[in-house]
Amino acid sequence: MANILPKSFYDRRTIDVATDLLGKFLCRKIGRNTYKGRIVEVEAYLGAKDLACHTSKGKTPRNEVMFGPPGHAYVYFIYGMYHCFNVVTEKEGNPCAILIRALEPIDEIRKFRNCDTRLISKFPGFPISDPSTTCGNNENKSSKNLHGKSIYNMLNGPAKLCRELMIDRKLNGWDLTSGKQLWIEKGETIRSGRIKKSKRIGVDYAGNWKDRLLRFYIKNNEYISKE
DNA sequence: GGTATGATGGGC
DNA sequence: CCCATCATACCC
Repeated sequence: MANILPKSFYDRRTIDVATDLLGKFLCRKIGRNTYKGRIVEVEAYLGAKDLACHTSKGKTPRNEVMFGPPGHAYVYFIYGMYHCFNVVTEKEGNPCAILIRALEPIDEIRKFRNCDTRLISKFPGFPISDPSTTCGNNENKSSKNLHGKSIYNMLNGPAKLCRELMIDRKLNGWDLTSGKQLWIEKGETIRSGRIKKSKRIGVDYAGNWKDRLLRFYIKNNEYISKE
C-alpha cells in the first residue's frame, strides 16, 4: 500500500514528526477489516533529557523499544487498567516518542461501530462493536448508543483509543511500516496556523519540563481529549 | 471550565 | 511507593 508512512518519516526531529502526524490516519486491521482514525492530538516526548519521558530514568524492560529504530510502536500499560500507544522517533539510541492522544473516527469506523455485528462473535468484548447500537446516519453530538456512549467520546483520549482499537502490549515494538495489523497512512498536512500547542497532560511531576508546550492538536477539532 | 477521588495492577 | 488515565462527583 503506497500510502503507508515510511521509516524516513519517523527518522526526524520529534517535534516535526509530531506536528506532521496531525491529519494522518492511524490504521488497525483486525480480522478482515481495517479501521481508521484521523490523528487530531499528539504529545512529543523528547528522550533522556525530558523529565516527563519514560526514558529519562534510563533504559528498562518497559521502555527499551524507545531506544530502538524509529517507526515502531511503543505501547505501555498504565494505572493498572489502560494502555497508551506511541510512535518511536529519531535515530536508534535517541529514545524519543510521540503519544497519540485522540482520533477522529472516519467513515469505516463509524459504519463498523453502528452496523457490523459479524466481528462481535469473532472478537467478543471488542469495545467498538456494540451490538446495542443502532444504525445511525443522523448522529449528532448528543447521539448515544444504548450504553450511553457517544461517538465523540470513544477515541478522545490515549487509553480510550487503545481500548477501542484493541491496541495492547502485544503490539509493543510493532513495525509501523510493515502495513500489517497497525500502521499509519498519509493524509493531509496541517499548516501551523491550524495547530494549537499546550502543556502536556498528566506530567506535573516533571519539574522544569512540565510546562513545555509539547502537546499539539488541530484547532477547532471536535474530537480532542481536552481543551 | 476547575478540583478531587477511586479503580486497579505493573514497574522500579 | 509511583504512574503519559478515566469516569464521576461536585463547585467547598
